Amino acid sequence: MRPGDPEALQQPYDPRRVEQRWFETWESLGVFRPRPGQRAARPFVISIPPPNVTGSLTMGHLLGESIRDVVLRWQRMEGRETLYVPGMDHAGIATQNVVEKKLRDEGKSRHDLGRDAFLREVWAWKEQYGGLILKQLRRFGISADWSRERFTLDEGYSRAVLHTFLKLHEKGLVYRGRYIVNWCPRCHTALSDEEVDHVETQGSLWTIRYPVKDSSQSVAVATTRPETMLGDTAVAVHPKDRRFVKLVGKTAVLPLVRREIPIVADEMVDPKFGTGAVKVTPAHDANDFQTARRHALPEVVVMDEHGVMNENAGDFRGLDRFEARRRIVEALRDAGYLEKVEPYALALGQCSRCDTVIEPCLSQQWFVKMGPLAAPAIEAAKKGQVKFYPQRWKKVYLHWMENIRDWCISRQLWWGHRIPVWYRGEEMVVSLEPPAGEGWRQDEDVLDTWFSSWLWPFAILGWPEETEDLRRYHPNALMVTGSDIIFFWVARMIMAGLEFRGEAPFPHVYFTSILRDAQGRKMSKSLGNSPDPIEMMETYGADAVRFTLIYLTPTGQDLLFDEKRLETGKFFANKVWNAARLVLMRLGDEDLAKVREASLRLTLADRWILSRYANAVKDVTRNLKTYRFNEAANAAYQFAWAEYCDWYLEMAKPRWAEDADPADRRTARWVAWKVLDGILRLLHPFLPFVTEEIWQAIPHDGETLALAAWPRAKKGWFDVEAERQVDFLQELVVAVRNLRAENKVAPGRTVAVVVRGADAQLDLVERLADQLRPLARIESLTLARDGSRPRVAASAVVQGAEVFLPLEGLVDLDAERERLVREADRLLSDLEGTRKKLRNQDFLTRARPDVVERERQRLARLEETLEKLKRAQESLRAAGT
RNA sequence: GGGCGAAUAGCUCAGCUGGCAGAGCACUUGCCUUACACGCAAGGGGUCACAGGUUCGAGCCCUGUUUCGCCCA
Repeated sequence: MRPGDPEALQQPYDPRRVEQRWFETWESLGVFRPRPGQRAARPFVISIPPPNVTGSLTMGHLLGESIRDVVLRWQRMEGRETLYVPGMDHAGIATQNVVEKKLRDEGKSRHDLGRDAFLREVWAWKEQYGGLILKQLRRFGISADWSRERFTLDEGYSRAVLHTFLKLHEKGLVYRGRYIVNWCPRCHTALSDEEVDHVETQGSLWTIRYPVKDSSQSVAVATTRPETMLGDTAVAVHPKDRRFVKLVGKTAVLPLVRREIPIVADEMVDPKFGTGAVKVTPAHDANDFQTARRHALPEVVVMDEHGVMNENAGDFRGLDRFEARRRIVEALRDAGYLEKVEPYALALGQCSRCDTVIEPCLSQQWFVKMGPLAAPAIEAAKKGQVKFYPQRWKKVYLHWMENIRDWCISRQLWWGHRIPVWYRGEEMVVSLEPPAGEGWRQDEDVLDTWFSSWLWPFAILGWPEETEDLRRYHPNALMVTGSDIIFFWVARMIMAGLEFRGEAPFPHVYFTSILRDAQGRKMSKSLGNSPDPIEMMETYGADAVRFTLIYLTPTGQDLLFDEKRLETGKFFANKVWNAARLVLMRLGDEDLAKVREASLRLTLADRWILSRYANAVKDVTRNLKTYRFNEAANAAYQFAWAEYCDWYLEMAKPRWAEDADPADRRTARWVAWKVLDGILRLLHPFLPFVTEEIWQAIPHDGETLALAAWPRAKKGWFDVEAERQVDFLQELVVAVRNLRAENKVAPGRTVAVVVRGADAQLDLVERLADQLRPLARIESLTLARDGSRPRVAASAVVQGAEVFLPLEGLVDLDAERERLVREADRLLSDLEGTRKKLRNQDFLTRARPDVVERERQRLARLEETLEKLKRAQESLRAAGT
């Protein structure tokens, strides 16, 4: 056992002096590397949801990291082998955007540089600025194995990504084709459906009249995107719509461009939308594309990749799509084709990276056929091989999986995994290397970033090689992440795990809260409403930040976060710190290692705190096991502060005095130390730095608290009787304090107290008298064993016992009388409720017997208390003024 | 349009199996009591959104309504 160092803890606690130092120590001790567990259990593995290489830390990251690290540190202390693999993804679009912007500021474009030179630029940028988040996470104290950091564009990882493409292609699950995709005219790339945000927007619905050829009739269609009319190749109506039956088969003439287009009947037309007739623009709308396929209609593309009208747009060529919209509407109006314009609310698709309005557009892309991948992923969730916390996310997951659509995975970017496909004329070869022979040209596009990160849980372990790591650490134990990436990532990871490893990559998924600001807005970089995490750590300490986030975060609910709340964690760290100072100062030179618990004569207070401690251990552990992190933090907080500090330490103080009985002093020292040690262990996952600093300063065994054993609740420490008894004594103390306060007894003044009650109660008071006196500033404590009571006194009833504060000269009698009346009123209304319940025959016969019994006892207690209050009132009345 | 969630103290939120509503912050009063003023003690504060229902008993279960938020189309 290493002795304590009373000089070590200086007041107040200053995290800045402590945190960095311990992180370095942990690293040098190899605490964060997996070490074979003492228990047979499987290694406990978590992989980081890889943050974006361009990103910087947000409070949202910190919440997720705090939770992961709490679980990791807890499991490590439980003796399990733990591994947390950190890393980042290459964030194709975001990163390319950043570097292109930098080039633009220098007056250049990526095309000026060419592909290779541009990529060298990006790598250079990544080396210089990338990975900030991971550095910040080290500052935060995250116990990841930093020697294993992975990046989705690392060589090995890239091999895994390309291998995946090949595998899926072999199985026929990767295919190339011309379909409508989400096109971002600013990023110049296709996006997956998940990368499009639908934003409720106030737009317009334009109704346009298309003349019917060789007739005076016309058919009106409604659209929210009038500029696409230039690409219309049909008008469609519902076959059963009587309004239009006679038009089907006729030809409409497209205004402005005078192209002749057929009027077709199609089941998919919703007769209730707009006029009931719709324009069909196969090259610019996903539904219309399907309609066109059914009717063998031609496809006319009218825009280029910038969202500028192309040669098919006639007079409107060269106009930006929105300018074209204005001009076309104008032209239609001038020519009399515009029937009406109505305000119309629509969910407008926007690029999730740059908020540009998405243009659905016909384009040649690579896709993954998702149906076959989804089927096992649906099974896995249904059979419980993957469980979600909170459970309701399972529904969301299943709904998405069951309605899954094919995944567009090609991106018209340079930064990413280049698609391993080679072309020569009509020939196409899928292969990692260029095929033999001349003239092969590699596909220009790269793969969606998520096509690499869905492999994360096993690609970080060396897959597709059958490495030792892979065998040992896959599947992971738990995935902790935000629900905002449930489809992007979690769902796809599960599919990838099942497809490539034959098992789910983790059995449990825990979704964290989403952090919002005090006004309820999601924290985001663009709003600038996320406090700077590093500044928060500097101001409050990393411990305080993580403790507070966990303490506050409701399971499955969004968290409205206000910086000031961080005080909760800061003050708590300081409280524990000071409790430790007190204990340390009073430990003396006792060698606690030699103390055998059995040799100690535990007092009631000792038995009580050990019992409460055992309960706290049970509570914290149970809440961690069930992922109720806020409850776990709460239980530890409550025990440490409200029980250990507020009561036990106060009751121990007299026993530590110079003139106290040496054996008892030793006992109080041992118990205080033992429980403090346990508190530090319980708190370590939440407050790693301050607990380590304290633990090192008190007598302890071992090199670091991070590797100390998680506490177990000793069976023998549970002591219901001791809890009951101390409960009584606490109420007694509170009653005296209350009488003092109500009667305006000066705080410094000590008082005489008389207690009257059952023998057992008086015995209890007697046993703890020395410790009770300072708690309520009692000068003399009289046990009225003869049943006598002071004539003039303020009084209160505690569990049937009476407490008297003799008033001689102390007190305002009127105030005390008033107080007694208030007290009696409160009791009476309680009493009435209970009586009513007990008069109810149904209650007596149908409620559980123990509930009825409890009510009976309650009634008896209330009556007794009221009785005693009345006597007190009489006695005061008799005393006059 | 479909789905999910929320509504509890002034604020932010707990409340797990139905048995007389809790915490932190804020507020009031008093205290620098030799660990801690980042603290201590005492206190005030509630129509558990609304309306029905089930039950001996509902913050909790059921139905409906309102408001707010999120996801999907």
